[in-house]
Amino acid sequence: MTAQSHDIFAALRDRAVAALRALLPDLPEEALARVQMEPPREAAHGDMATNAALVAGKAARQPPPRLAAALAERLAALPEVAEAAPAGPGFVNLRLREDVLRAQIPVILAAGEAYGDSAAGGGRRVNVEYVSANPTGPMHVGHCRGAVVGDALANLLAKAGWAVTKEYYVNDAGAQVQALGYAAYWRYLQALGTTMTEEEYAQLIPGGLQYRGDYLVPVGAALRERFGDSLAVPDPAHRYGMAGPDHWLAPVREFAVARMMEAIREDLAALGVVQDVFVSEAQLIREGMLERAEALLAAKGLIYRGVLEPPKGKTPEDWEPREQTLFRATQFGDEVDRPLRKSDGSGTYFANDIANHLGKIERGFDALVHVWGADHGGYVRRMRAAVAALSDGRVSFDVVLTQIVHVVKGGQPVRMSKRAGTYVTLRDLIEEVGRDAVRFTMLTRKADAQMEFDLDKVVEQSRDNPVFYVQYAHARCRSVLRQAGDPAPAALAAAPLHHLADPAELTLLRRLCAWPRLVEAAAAAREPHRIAFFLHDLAADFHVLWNRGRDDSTLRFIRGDEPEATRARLALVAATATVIRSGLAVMGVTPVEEMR
RNA sequence: GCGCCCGUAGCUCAGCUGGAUAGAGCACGCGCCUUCUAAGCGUGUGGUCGCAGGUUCGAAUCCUGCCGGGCGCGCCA
Repeated sequence: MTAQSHDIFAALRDRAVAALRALLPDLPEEALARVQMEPPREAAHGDMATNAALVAGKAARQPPPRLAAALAERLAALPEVAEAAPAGPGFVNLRLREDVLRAQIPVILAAGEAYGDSAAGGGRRVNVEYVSANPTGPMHVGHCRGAVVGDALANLLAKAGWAVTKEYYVNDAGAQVQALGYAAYWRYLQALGTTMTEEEYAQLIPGGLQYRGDYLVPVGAALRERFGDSLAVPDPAHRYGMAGPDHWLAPVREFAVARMMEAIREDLAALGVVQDVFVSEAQLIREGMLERAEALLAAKGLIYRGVLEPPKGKTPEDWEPREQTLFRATQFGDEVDRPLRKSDGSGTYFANDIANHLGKIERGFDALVHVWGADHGGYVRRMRAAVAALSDGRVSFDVVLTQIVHVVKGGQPVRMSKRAGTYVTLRDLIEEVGRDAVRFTMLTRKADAQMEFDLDKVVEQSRDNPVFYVQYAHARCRSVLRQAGDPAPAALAAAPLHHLADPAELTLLRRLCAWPRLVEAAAAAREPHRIAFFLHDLAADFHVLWNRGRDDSTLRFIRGDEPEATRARLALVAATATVIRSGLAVMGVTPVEEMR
């Protein structure tokens, strides 16, 4: 059985398309491609509805209602279908034979967490780049959302049949990293026992002292251990003073970057994020990738020397027209052409990132996906233009933008001040509420919506807390199965499933059947948050069923007097637990066996 | 000034790339919870989908113009 056939919606869609072809042999393919089979909003409409007659009616110039009636007649004859009826402006509503739904339970149990895996990606290669925080300090909550969204999105694409590479682009070449070098050097001087004050030191260096957080103190100590006092000069006034930067800046910078990346990797690992590839901006430059990218664009006639117009309405005070090396981004949908070289001849950030993307393209990816903070939204078009230019439009380029997260505790916003070094680190957050709560909660909003992260709420054990609600459903499933002696999935798959006939049981079952379809839709839209909402709905269906057993003991999962019905229900419970685990795996959240 | 994102119930948000009578949680109203699986359950009220046009069988969804909020706007990354 192929992964595709796990999706009964896709299967019935194919049936509808076939029926449509039989009715209207001349129908163009693009009309057929628009045929959908989806769960209806109203349960009363049945199990599935298709718009086939609506989209075909237009192409064939026939009234959709009449076409719907003819289509319904054909679909009603299918073995899977109990009832098919035209409805509304031209829908066909289908009610499936309940056995078709029940037959998914053995499929789910056999597939395990792989249920919902799809072939939609066709094994194409996608590069998902996320986090990519500057290696200038520890991860804080601002990075966290991108990390979780990117990781879940990568998992989702993998589940949808893509060959995924998880990537981190290390910005280790720019001015920020230079500033890190100066800041680390300050901690080094301190480790040597200098009596210079921080302000005195700040006066000595270009741009002032930027990274004052004490996370660099251990780096200073490590530098001393590694280099002794060889990178400083004896100074009668302060015991040790600053040597000429040529002497020490490069090694200190590299040392500090390495330490920061080590810390970042540890923080990411604590969040359950492990990336496959770390691309160094500095190394790309050393390898001449920038020149190669530039030459490639030049060969296509996409680079020229020119002067840009000042931005309308907001001319910078120090604006003066300058001739620059420009990339013809406007040929690929951007508003203006973009500069590639700074006046000192080095590449702009954009140019370096073009080199980064050329690297990806050369590594053979079919699709490039990024997760960026919303403040980088203005950068999307030019990068898409560059990728289109470099790959001649062969490689797709998508960006998921994430909005800011406001951390709240006790109803009060938790302030972050990077300059003072007193921000909430990712590590703090994980220690406070746990990795699973962090990951789940970060996916309970659309990525581009602002989000409030309430430290009290995410650990609350109540229905209001989706993390708890979903975990509780899984724990309840496991509790039932343990009580029943943990029967093997294969044994449950053979259960007499016709005992599953209660409306609440069938509602839950329908939800389970919708999982493969949801995976494909969420992956296509690059929206991992849909998994969280699906699991919440699934958990609700399960809790409803559980609660009904309280009012009506004949609906309890385990009934001593009805061993056959019990086996059927255990199969349903096991399938539910399986789908929850399948979804949590995409989110990177560990399912719990019991609530404590 | 220009570009991008957003505007859905009192609040926080979904809405499956154009489908049928727009959903969920909280809050609020009512009922239930001494014994079963209650870190509660059920049920109800609540909407001019920012405004105004347009596209079509059909619009919260697409287009145009306003209003309001966020982000960005030549050598920061």
